[in-house]
Amino acid sequence: MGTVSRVLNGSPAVSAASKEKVAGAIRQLNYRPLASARDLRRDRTMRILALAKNLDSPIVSEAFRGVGDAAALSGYVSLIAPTAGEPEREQQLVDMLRNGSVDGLIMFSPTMADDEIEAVATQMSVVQLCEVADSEAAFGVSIDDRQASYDITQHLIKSGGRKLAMIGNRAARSGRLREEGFRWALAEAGLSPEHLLFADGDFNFHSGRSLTRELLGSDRLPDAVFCGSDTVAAGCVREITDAGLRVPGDIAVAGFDDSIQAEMCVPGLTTIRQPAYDMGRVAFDALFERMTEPGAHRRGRTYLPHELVVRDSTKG
Amino acid sequence: MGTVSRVLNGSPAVSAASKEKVAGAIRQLNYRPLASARDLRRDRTMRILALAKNLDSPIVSEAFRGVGDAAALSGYVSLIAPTAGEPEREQQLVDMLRNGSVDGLIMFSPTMADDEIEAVATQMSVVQLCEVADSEAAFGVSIDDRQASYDITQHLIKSGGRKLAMIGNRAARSGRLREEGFRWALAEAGLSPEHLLFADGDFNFHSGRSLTRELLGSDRLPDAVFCGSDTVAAGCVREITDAGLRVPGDIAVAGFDDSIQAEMCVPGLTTIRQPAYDMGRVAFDALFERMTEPGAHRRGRTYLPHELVVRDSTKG
DNA sequence: CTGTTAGCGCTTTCAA
DNA sequence: TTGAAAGCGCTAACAG
Repeated sequence: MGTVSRVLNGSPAVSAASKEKVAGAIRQLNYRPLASARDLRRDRTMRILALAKNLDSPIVSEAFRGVGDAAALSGYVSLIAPTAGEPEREQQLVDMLRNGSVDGLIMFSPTMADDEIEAVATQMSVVQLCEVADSEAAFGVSIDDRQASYDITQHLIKSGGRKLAMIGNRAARSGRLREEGFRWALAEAGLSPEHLLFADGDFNFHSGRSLTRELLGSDRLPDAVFCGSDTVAAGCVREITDAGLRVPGDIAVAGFDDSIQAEMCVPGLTTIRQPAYDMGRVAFDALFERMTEPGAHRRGRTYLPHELVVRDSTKG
Repeated sequence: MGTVSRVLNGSPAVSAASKEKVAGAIRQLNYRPLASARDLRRDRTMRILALAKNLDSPIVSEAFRGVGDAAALSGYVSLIAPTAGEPEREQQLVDMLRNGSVDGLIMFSPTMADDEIEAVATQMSVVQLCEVADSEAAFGVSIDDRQASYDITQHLIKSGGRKLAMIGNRAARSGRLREEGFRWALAEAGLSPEHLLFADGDFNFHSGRSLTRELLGSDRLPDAVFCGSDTVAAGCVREITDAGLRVPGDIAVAGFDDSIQAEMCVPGLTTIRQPAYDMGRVAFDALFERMTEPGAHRRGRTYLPHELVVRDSTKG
């Protein structure tokens, strides 16, 4: 029934009387147009999907809040799915883009190899968020992780750090860039890293503690530690404190993300603020452009500005 | 093309030769069957949706991990969407169930009134998780919040608490039950509450701090505080410590959830462990039953066992 | 302004 | 075992 459809979609070519009658019937029957039929006909869903390994990181939830708000402004629904770091599940979710279950995809922490991401991104609407493949063929939004790590490492050095350690995460793209920034700042200051420790699996409070335990057990004690996340830094601070040493008196500690944990930690953590919410919005806007302008395949990256937040954990 | 469809769906009524040929073509063309067409024809999507206000709570992400794992075992994809506490967005997402975008719905922290939930849940596949409406008409999975709060309050009393305060959250269904449990334990011990404070808006670290500041400013200082979440309890501990008082020496503090923050806090927080992951699994299993067995409309609740976890924050 | 109709891409029944 | 064809519920083009 054409008229019903017209009423549903707010077409102006309907008389007030018909509109009234149809609207009444719709209410009466509690009728909802079937999404699959409409999607099939229109060849779009007005839905997008955002993928991440886990949801328990403050950066993820904040970034996805930005995605969701921007999506809502453009009339899209944004759905979220965790991959649990399992390639099969990630594949299944990426297939939702391929088979038209959603119109666009935002990838936060992919397990896929860079060239697979590239392959999907060149054909369909994909935007990478925070964790961006090295290749410039696909498009991504992030901070300049290398520069940010350089900045905070330089701050540690300026605050008197001479024997620097880093607890990082080579499994993540951003983690590798952060290591580069760390090395860069050290090289520039004529220093060499005292320790470089990397989480094997999880990159969380517990691994922060156990890696710091290693650090403290070594014969070359650092005077400053740069951790790749606030959560890990919180574990690091806790382990140092429990060992009877003081932060920052004996060892200064810096984190990354400026999540609530940077504030909760005692002492408060010096860290890098990522504008996660805005990154999410920008990511959606880029995706929107890609979805709506047929030829638009943006490449490369957009960097959003980060900010060094100095708290007591490095006030030597 | 019937044969193609038969190959895609693994029908046995296909010759090996055809199967080979079709599979080859599918690979060659990188063909994926369009979801909307299949969903329309089959009248189901093999997708479910899980709603929550925010994603930044550890309980939410853990519970949804359970939902996702159980869903994957049954061949379902589980999607997640935050409502931001906005009724319109919640409506739009619930409409995804009504219009067949998904086959089932798990509601974590609804904004909707109980009777609206009831109305949807009696007609369609809905399961409530953690936050369950008072009405028994719909089905939900949770711990026994009232009993759990009774247990931890009783522990505070046994540990020497006489002047008890609570920082709660009347905006949430579980929050109201926790208040009941608190009052119940006090009444049984012949005590009356010293303070009952409630977060207006957010129920987080900052509100924990500011409500505790009120508490400390009053002329009747409590000797024990029960907080409705670990995050709030962490804020409470921090405020007490910053004021120069000791936890638990001067004031004992208890949290709720047994999230990572209970461990990160100094001193470690006594709290109630919710089996969030299992609750998620059980919720999906109930939803699955509802989706697959036509007449199955379960009512009432399933309670999963909670556990009192005692740490230093109450060791008087 | 409104009713009729074709057709989106898939699954499934029916014949062959 | 396979091809042909109907039809899921919707939208959009068309004719009236």
